Amino acid sequence: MPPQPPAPAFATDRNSGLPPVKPPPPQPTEAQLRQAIALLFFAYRDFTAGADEMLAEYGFGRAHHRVIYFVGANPGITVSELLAILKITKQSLSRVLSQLLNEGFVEQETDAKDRRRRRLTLTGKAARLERLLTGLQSRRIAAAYAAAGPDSIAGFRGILRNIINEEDRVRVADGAPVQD
Amino acid sequence: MPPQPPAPAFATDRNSGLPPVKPPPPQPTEAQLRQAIALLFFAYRDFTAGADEMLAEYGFGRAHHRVIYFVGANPGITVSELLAILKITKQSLSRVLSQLLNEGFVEQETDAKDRRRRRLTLTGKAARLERLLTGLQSRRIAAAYAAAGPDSIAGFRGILRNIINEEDRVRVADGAPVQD
DNA sequence: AAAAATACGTCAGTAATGTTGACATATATG
DNA sequence: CATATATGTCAACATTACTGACGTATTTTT
Repeated sequence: MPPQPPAPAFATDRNSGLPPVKPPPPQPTEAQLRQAIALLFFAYRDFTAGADEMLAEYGFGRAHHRVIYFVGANPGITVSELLAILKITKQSLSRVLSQLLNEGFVEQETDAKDRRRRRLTLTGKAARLERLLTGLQSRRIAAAYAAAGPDSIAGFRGILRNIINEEDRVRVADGAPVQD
Repeated sequence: MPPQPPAPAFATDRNSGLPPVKPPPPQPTEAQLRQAIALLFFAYRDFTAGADEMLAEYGFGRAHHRVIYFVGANPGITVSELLAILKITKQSLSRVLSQLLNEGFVEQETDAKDRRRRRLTLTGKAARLERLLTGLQSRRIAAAYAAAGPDSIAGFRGILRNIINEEDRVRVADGAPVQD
C-alpha cells in the first residue's frame, strides 16, 4: 500500500472539503467502562437470584433452568444445538438432562430424517414451570424497561447484542428462536 | 376508599379534558421479554469467558476474579462489604480470599478506628492482573458501545441499573465505587 | 461395501464454587 | 458487664463444571 499522510485526528469544517460531520463520540472513559462491568455483574446476580430460589423448591439448579428455558424456547432442539448454546461439555449437560428426562420434565423423540438426533421437548409440567420462571424474570425486565423509559430499550438490546460473540448474535435476532 | 369509576383503558384527546398526551408506550410483548432474557444469558456467557481463560493460567477462577475486581475498585473495602456485594457466604468467600492472601495478591490491614474490621487492598501483582482482566472486558464493552452507537449507551445503562435490586443501585452510580 | 465422521450416551476421576451448621476470638457498644 | 458485631475456621455436603476414555447407532464419504 502506498503510504498515506496521517489523517488529522479530528476533521473540522474548516479543514475538510467534505460535508460537515458531527464530532465523533468521545471514547468512553475507563471509569465508564468499569461502571459497565459492575452493571453487568450486579444485574446478572439479581436477575438470576429469584429463579434460583424457585428452582430450589423443585430440587433443580441453574443448569436445569437453562435447559428448560432453551428447550422451551426451541421445541425440538437437538442435544448438539443445546450444547452449542450452553457451551458446556456433553458430560455436564448429560447430568441435568438425564435428570429432567427421568423426572418427566423433558421428552426425547428420535428425528425422523436423521435417526441419530434426539429432538427435545418440554412436558406439560415443565412448560408450567418454565412459564413461572420466565414470568418472574420477564416481570423484572418489564419493570426495568418501564422505569428506564421506552427510549432505552433499543440501546439496551443493541449493546448486549454486540457484547455477544458474533457467531451467536443470530440466536438473539428480533425474529425468533434458533432452530438448528 | 370511595369507589372510583373505572378509568378508560386508554384516554384519547376526544374524551379527556386534560392536555393531549402521547400514547403510552406499548407493553413489551412476551417475545420481546424472552429476547431480553436470552440477551442477558448470552452476553454474560461471552463477557465472562475471556477472563475465565486468563484466570485459569493463574490457577484462579471466577470467584477470585470477583474479589480482585471489587477490591481493586474499592481499595480498603472490608470483608463484610465484600460479602454484601457478592452475596455469598463468608465460608465461600473465605476460601478464595485466604488463597489470595496466602499467594500475595491481597493484603489485609486492621482498621484503625474499628479494630475488628480488616481493610483489603491489592498488591502490585494483583493490580497488574486486575488491569489485564478489566482491560479485556473493557475492550469488549467499548467495542459493543462503538458498534451500537453512542445513543445506545444511556439506554443500556439505564435498564441494567433498573434490573439491579434497588438497594444496590447506589453501587453502580455514575459517581464512583462504594466505600462502606 | 468398507471406512470415516457424526450424534449421543456413559463411566470414572477431579476441581471450583456454593451451601448449612457449629463454634471461637477480638472488639465495640449499651 | 452483657450483648452485638466483624471476622475466621472446621466439617460435611451439593451443584456444576472439567478431562479422558469408550461404546453404539447412524449417516456420509470413499
